[in-house]
Amino acid sequence: MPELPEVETCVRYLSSALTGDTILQQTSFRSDLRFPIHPSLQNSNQSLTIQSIIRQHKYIVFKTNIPDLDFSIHLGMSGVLRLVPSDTITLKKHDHYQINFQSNRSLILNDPRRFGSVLYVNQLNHNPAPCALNKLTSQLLSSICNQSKQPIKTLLLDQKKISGLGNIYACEALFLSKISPYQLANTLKPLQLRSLSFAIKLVLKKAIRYGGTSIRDFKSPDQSLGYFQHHLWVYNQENKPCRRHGCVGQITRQAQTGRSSFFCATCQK
DNA sequence: AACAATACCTGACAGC
DNA sequence: TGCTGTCAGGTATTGT
Repeated sequence: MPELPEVETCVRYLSSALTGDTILQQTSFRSDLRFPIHPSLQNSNQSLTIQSIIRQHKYIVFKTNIPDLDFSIHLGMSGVLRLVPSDTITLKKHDHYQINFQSNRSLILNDPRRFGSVLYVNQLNHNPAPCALNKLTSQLLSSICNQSKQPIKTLLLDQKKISGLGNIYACEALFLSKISPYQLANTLKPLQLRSLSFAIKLVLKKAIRYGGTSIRDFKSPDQSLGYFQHHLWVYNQENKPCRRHGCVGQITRQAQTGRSSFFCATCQK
């Protein structure tokens, strides 16, 4: 489910809803998510005041009045958060973690595939990769690409090189910049690099504006759906005509390093 | 050191 | 209806 725009959508909602609120209790219903939830984090009554909620790469980071206890949530592939009044909670299948707030609201993490995580911030590995939304410049992209013989699509998905893109937005950005997912990164020309750098930021900003992409199950913590799935050019558009003005091609889907690449072979060269 | 393959999990869906 | 196989938006780990 969640790539950068979906995480950003969650963070913006949670930040405005929960900044200044105080955590009364954190409870895990099962601790075997992607990584074990630290024993002192789960089932803790430590009172923590939320000072801010920010996005670090694809992690939702809760900054508190006790920085050593700052923690993060990663949504993995199928994680969904919901913020609900504490007195009306009905727990659902795959609810794994609950945070109760003084304001009588609870934040609940539901994650069927359990690829998500709840970790202290100091358990996170430092990732120096530039954020695709905020830190990626054409020059940076150029130097990252010059060092890699991977296909550009594969490189875009590598969070250690550039953080934030997943399969949807990598496909969309390559379409916008008319670049084939198979072109080797170190063969991109300066014009292509500028175009791609621009396209990445454009598609992410637009997706955030539409509240993310809800293809299967993405929801904001207020349960609302994103709308960007209606604006996708190639992702999930297999066999549809290419919508680029003047192009008569068709969107194809091909497996590339284990992931589906959607693109128009006619205009993405 | 860079890269590809694998593994972690459940659910939805297509085809039989 | 129920079985089987395939696929899913992420990423750490393992092997080459």
